[in-house]
Amino acid sequence: MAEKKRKVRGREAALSRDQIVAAAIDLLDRGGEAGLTFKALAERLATGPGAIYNHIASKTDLVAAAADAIVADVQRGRLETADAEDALRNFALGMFDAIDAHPWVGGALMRVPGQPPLLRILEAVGQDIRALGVPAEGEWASAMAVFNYIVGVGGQNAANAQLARAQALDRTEVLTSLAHTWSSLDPVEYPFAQSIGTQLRTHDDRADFLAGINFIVIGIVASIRAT
Amino acid sequence: MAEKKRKVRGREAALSRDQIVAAAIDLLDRGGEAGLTFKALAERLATGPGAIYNHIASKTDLVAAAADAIVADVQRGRLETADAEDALRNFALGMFDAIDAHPWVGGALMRVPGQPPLLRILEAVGQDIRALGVPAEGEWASAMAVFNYIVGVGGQNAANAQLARAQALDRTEVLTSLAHTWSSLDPVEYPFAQSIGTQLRTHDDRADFLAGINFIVIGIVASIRAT
DNA sequence: ACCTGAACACCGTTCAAGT
DNA sequence: ACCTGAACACCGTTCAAGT
Repeated sequence: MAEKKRKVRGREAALSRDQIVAAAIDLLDRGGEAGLTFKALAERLATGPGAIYNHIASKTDLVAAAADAIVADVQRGRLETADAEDALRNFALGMFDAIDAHPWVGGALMRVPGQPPLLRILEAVGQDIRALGVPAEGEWASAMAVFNYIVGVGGQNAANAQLARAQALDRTEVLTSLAHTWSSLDPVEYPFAQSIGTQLRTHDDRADFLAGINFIVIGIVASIRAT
Repeated sequence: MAEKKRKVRGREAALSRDQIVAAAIDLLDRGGEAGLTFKALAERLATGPGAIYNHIASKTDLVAAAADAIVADVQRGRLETADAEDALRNFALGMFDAIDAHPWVGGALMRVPGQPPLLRILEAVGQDIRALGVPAEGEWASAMAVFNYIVGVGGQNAANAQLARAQALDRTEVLTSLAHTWSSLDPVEYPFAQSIGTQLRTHDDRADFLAGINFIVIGIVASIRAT
């Protein structure tokens, strides 16, 4: 009954913004940033490229909406807990896992400054920072530190995933190849990278991410005590 | 005498990779990521687009080389000091200032995982982490935390600069407009962002960046003591 | 009001032809 | 060995014509 009005045209239902965003997410998940083209999108939606512009303003707008849908999911899954540190860690790991599952989100966040998806992240982080007891004058700097770290790691992960895809290799192969290159570096010019090459192959991205969050949280908590 | 062999053709000197990279940096500085096209580059170098491919493999290769030149400059300017914390802060600020002066570098670093420019950053950070006295098993996580933070902030700054350029606005105008949007948010759904809107307009990016570095350094130093 | 799809103005890259 | 520049295979976006 509710959908009676819809099936008037050749297509199953009228084109909607949500439908376009969903198709865009699917294309991005399958083919990365290069996988989303208006040609592929129009084909998938059984329409012409021009029709899409009746619902979105530009490709940038579309990618922002796609990234926003992913981030909104993480936001909805936030932990209701008495421990602010746990809540912050939980949200940060939620973002990490979401970007791990949808690597293009990491790159997308880098191209939409101040827009809804980033606003959601800052909001979640900011609420936890407040719950942590950070005084008003330290809120901004504390929230930005965590925010920048989350987005920064996301961007790196996106870059790694894109590189692996472009070379048609998996993560292990890319890391093994990179570790070999690093280990072959001149130990005088690159003492750290040369010696750390083997750790590159065996490290756990998620654990490293959490370790960084913890460093920042420790720093923030210590700064509260110092005031 | 040394250049006798060169001026045999119509152009002043033969095309070289360094010359191409220098021209690319200039175009990127003037017009951002969109300013670097093979058409503009060929015009600037008084040649055809095809000639450039005799010296570089692709546009990705060229942007990586351009970013590497900027990062190499920061690396060369590293502080020789007894205080490892100062050295780390100094290098991090050097990267911040370089990306502030050449915003496209922030975006470029996000597209060249494991490549020379990022390797230089990790190496500089890693050396300072070692000098800080971090035990071997904590080196990787500590260095990655600082590295990810530096690159993450760089990416955000690049995005902000690109947005301002695209809208033909300056930083203050963009921030004022964004602050207004944030302040108009629903205080129930976005209590943090809504209340922090005014700080967005008056904040100091460089000071915030340094505050974040300090949080991480405090966390790392505390973790050394805990072992 | 929305869809259609050809056309437009680009883009990075290739390559046969030159020197 | 390197340069030249037309040609190629794309791309996002526009718009007159339809319904």
